[in-house]
Amino acid sequence: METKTDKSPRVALDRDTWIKGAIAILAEHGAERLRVEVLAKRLGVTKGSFYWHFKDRRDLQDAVLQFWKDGRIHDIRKQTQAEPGGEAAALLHTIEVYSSARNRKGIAIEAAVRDWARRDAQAVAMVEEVDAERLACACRLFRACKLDEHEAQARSLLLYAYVFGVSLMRPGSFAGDLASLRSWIAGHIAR
Amino acid sequence: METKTDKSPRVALDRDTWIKGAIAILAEHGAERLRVEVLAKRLGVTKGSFYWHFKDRRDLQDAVLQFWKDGRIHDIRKQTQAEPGGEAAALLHTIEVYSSARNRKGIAIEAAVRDWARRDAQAVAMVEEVDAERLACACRLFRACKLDEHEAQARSLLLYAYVFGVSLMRPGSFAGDLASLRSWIAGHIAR
DNA sequence: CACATTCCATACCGTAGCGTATGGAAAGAC
DNA sequence: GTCTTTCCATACGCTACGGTATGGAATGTG
Repeated sequence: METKTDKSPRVALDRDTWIKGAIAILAEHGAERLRVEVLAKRLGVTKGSFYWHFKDRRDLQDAVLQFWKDGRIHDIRKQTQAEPGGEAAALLHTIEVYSSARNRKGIAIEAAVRDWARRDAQAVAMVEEVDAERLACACRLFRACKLDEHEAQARSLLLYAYVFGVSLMRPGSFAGDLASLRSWIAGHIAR
Repeated sequence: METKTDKSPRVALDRDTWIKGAIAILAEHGAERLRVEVLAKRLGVTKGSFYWHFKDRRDLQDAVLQFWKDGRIHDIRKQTQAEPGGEAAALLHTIEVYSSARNRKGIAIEAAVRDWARRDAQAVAMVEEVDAERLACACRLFRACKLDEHEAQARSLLLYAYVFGVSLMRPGSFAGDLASLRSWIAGHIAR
């Protein structure tokens, strides 16, 4: 046929649609609540469709983890690429992007996957790959800023631990100006 | 019947025993898997017993959260008390204790509660109280080290965000000497 | 046209888990 | 002793969910 720009009924779902729906549930309710029938209802079909595209629930879970990992590795490489001389700015940019409140859904997915990794071997493997890539990217930037290997590694670890940690906290009414605190911290990490 | 050495028979469970068993499940499998019947089986009884001590599952969950909050607040106050002049050492001590690998179960519970707080209002309330108390305790130490209010707040936030974040990461084969990295970071935060 | 393939609905089975109703044993109260 | 309270077991109904089996409609293919 020609191009399938038709929006009429009978829009056959593909594997990616299922995966993206699964990630939405993951962000909202966590890995434990990622259920086949719930997801099917969300997509407006029944699980009869699901078991056409996936072998079982585990098959979907693995696909979700793979999809997440690929996206995160692609993203960190894009966020940390810098012109020569712009590495310091790239570091601040990275901190800002990953701890920003406007990245709420990404943070929710991140938290869900990491919690998932506490009980699932496959999730552990994906998280480790992502962490390794992120640390390597940050380390590369720090080294470009003339830091020695050890300090570059330490600052990279501090950077990512802080970013993930702050996304889990509820600073609530701790400080009047949370933004200025974060700004101070970003400067203190990136220097 | 004759020998009345009451040893094993009829060891009535109390509310605290249920709560502690629940926290063990929380640490191992997360809040979503904290189920009445599973917990009962773990304690060697049936759920008939559970519903004598608790109104329903929510009642247990609230009790668990309250128990956790009280313990964390008590603990942070104890860990951060310092002799005059020993505040800097107390800060390093706090970082070491809370990010230590020998605190594995405590970290697991912490992670489970924070993940829980992403979908449960009551858990959010408890986490916020604990965070506020911890930040206040750290801030007090930093101020005793002659830092101004703003920097004390910023360093406190950095300290706790880092500690929680690092407990979620899988540094894997990132660095040869992870311990020395952590030592560098602790010094950089506490300074 | 007949036919095959794709994609999904329906029906069904089995298990896990929440909450309730009720009985019963053990220990205390009298 | 009898009665009462405490604590737990058993049985039941209900919902949610994973996975399978099977039919059926839409679409493509000859």
